[in-house]
Amino acid sequence: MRMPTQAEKKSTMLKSEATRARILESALAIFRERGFEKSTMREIAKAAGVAVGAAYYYFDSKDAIVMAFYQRAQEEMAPSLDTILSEAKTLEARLRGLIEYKFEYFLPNRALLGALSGHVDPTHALSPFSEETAAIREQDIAFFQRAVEDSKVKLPSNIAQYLSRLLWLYQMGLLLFWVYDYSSRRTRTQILFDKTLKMILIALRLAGLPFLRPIHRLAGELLDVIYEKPSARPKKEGQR
Amino acid sequence: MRMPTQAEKKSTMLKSEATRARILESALAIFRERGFEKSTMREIAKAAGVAVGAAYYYFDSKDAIVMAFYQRAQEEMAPSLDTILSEAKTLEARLRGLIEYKFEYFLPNRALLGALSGHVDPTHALSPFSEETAAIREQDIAFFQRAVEDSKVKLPSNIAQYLSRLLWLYQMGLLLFWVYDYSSRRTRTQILFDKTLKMILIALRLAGLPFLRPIHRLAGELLDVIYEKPSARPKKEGQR
DNA sequence: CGATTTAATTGAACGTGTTCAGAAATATGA
DNA sequence: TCATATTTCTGAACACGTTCAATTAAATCG
Repeated sequence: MRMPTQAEKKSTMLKSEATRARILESALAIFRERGFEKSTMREIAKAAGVAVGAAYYYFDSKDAIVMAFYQRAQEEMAPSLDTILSEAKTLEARLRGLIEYKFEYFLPNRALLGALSGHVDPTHALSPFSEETAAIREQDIAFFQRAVEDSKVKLPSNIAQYLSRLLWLYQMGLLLFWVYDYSSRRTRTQILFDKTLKMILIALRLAGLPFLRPIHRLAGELLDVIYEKPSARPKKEGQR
Repeated sequence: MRMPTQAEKKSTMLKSEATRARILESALAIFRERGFEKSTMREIAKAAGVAVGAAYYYFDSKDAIVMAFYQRAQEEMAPSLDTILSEAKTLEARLRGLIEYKFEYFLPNRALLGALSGHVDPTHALSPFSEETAAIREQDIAFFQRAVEDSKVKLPSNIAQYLSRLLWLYQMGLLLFWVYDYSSRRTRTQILFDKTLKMILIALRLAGLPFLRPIHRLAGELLDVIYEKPSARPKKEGQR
C-alpha cells in the first residue's frame, strides 16, 4: 500500500546500476589483460556473473562498452583538466598540462585506447571522428578552446576560429602515436610531444608575420572546406 | 610415359590461377556492391562457384583479398605513374599527376579503399602503416622519391631525406578524405587537394629562408624520432 | 495481499570469419 | 599403366558477436 521511500527507489536503481558497473569493470579488466579483440563477450559475462544476454541488456555492443569507458574517462578527467586550465596561464603550459594529464590517466588502459583511436573511418562507431563520439569530442574540444581563449596568441580570425579543433586533432595524433609507441618508457612520444609543441608555438608566433598573408588566406579557405558541415553521408547499417 | 608439354603445364597452372582470379573478381564485385563489411565469404565463394574452403585455400582471410586488390592496383598503376613522372617536370605537376591518377584509378572501388585506409592501427594487417602493407608502401613511396629527385626543391638535408615519405603521407591523407567525401563530385576533396598542394609548394619554397633555421633543426630531429626504426612491437596473434 | 505491468536476466540460436579432416583431381615416376 | 604424392577443393564444425523468445524478479497499483 505504501510508496517506496526515496532511499529504496535509489537503492533498487543502484542495484541495476551495480550490475551494469560490474559488467563494465569485468570487461575493462579483461580488455586490459587480453586486449580488446581477444576478449569475448562470453568471458566478460561470465566474469561479471551474468548471462551473455545481460551484457547486451546493458550495452548495445562490445564497442559500446569501449564507448562507455571513453565517456566515463571524459567525465572523470574533467575536474582535473579544469584545474589545470585555471592554474596554467600560458598556452604552452595549458597544452602541456592537458595532454600530459591524459597520458597519465589513460596509461593503465593504453591498449584499450587503441580500440578507439585505431580507426579513422568516420562511419565506424569507435572512430574519434564518428557521430557516436561527437558529443565527447565536442566536450574535449571545449577544453582546448578554453586553453586558447585568454592566451596571448593572435591569429587571423579566419584561422583562429579553428585553432581549438586543430589542437584537439594534434592531441589525437599524439595519443595515437603514444598508443603504438613501444619504445621504453615511451620516450619517442615524449620527444615527439616536446618538439611538436615547440614547433606549434613557434608557428603560432610566426603566424602574425605580414608576409605570410597569402598562406593565411589559403589556410583559412582550406579549413573552411575541411570543417564544412559534411553533406549527409550514407548510414552504415550493419556495423560491428 | 610422356611428360606433359610446357603448354600443358602452363595451362594447368593457369587453371589454378584462373580459380584464384575468379574468386578475387567475385569478391571485388560483391565488395563494390555491398561494401566490404556486408559481403560474406559464403557469398563470394558461391559467386565464384566454389566452396568456402576454396576461397581460403587461395586467400588467407577476407582481409587478404583486399590486400590482393591493393597489390594488383599498385602493379597496374605502376606503368602509368611511371609515364606521368617522366612527362611532368615540376614537382607540382608530378604530384598532381600521381595523385590525380590514383583518384581516377580507385574511383570504381572507392569504398573498398576505405577497408584499407580506415585503420591507422599499425598492427592491423590492412592499415597503410602495417608490416603487411610495407612492401607496397615502399614501392609507392619510391614514386614520390622520384617525383622529388630532380626537381628544383632545395631543403636542408636533415629534412630532405624524409620528403618523399611526408608526401606519401600527404597523399594517404588526401585519399582518406576522398574515400569519405560525400560532397557531390567530391568537390571538397578537389578543393582540399588544390589548396594543400599550393601550401606545400609555398612551404617548400619558404623553407630555404635562413631565419627558419631553428625550425629546420626541430623538424629534422622530430622526423628522426617519428621515422626511427621502431623497436620490436608485440605481434598481434589473432587478428581478423 | 493479489494482479498486472515493467525491468532484468537467461541461454539457445543465428550469421559471421575461419579451420580442418578428408575427398577428389591432378601430377609424378616406375 | 598403376601406385603414390601433390595440389585443389569440399562442407561440416568452431568460436565469435549478436538477437530474441521465454522466464524470473521487481515494481506498481487497487
